[in-house]
Amino acid sequence: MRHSRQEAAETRTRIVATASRQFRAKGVHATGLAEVMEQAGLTHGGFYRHFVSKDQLVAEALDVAWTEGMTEMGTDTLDPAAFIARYLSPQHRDNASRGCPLAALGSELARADDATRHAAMNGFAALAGRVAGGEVEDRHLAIASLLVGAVTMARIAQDPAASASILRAALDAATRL
Amino acid sequence: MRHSRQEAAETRTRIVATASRQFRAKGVHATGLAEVMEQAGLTHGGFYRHFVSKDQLVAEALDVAWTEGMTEMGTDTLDPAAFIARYLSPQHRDNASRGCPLAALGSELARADDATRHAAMNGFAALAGRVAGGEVEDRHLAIASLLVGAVTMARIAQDPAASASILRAALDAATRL
DNA sequence: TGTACATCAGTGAACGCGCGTTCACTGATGTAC
DNA sequence: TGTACATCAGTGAACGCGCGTTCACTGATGTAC
Repeated sequence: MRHSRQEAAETRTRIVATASRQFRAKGVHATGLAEVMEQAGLTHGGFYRHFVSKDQLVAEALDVAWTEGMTEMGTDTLDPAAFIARYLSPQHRDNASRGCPLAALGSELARADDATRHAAMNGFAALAGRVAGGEVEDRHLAIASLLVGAVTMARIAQDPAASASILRAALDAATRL
Repeated sequence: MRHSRQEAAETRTRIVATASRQFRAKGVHATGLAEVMEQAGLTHGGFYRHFVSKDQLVAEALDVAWTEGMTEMGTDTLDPAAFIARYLSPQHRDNASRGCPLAALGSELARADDATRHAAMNGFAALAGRVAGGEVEDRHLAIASLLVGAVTMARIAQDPAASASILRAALDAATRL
């Protein structure tokens, strides 16, 4: 049956938010639409009332991941040094589904369509901006790359000590840059 | 029909090498076994004469990617500074299928099984070793993370100038670290 | 304000397709005598 | 060295399954008069 426009808008927002978290937790390719819709409390047939394709959902989920990730981590009020420490924290490493989508999805994003890659680069620019605190210079691009690479590698490491070393080394290096 | 042991060993090597390149080009999840076997000149039914599962192939393909990537890029004879420049070159960025598997598959590896993640961390240790030239210190872990992150981001960027900026910024920063 | 009707959010079943994996079969290779 | 037989690398068809996408249908919402 038909639902009100407000309900429909809320449903759409809920689908994107759910997808955003699942994509970051399991990867884009490994997350099915039926799974996303079920988690959002819907049957999968209704998906195409809101989106033209999965690709569109991916791009929107990426956009939302940025604003959500920033506020969920409470990082929108931190100065650059504190932000970097938060980004390189074990909490961020251990909660990919709520964290930075570049660290969670990086290599998959390189093969995504134009809209998604565009959203990813907007996120990267925002990350560099948070690291800079003001105008973005080359070294802020390097620090942002370091953050993404370090959290990615820290998540691959199975040995907790090795994982912690990577985060610690990255924090030291980022401070010096 | 049965083939000789030597032929079988060569076939196995060929499958792993083919898979290694396809995984880096398209991602692990997005690459099917039938596709790998076809590229290796075989029908897909024979796969399980050589491997117990796709997961096993992934782990072996990662191992091979390291030795192959190192020799293909001609990087096994370079000093650390030259190696870093090569890693951060447009050539490496534009040839993921022959390059570093950590940059090509990073975020997917964080969700892989134990054997694959172990192989990935061996690769990361090797990368840090190449960057260090000698004993690996914390700052070499940071440089290795920076390299992986920068090439990953440079591959996401659609604007050639933005992509080049990331590589250049990373090279500057790596030199200073 | 009340009524008749068009819209469309969400359901549930179905589509073709490719996935990883299994299996009966083939015949050259390797081995036992 | 020659023969009989077991092994097994590779083929080709099939398995159940989940994927993204489509569609007929439902009935409350929104709109036109």
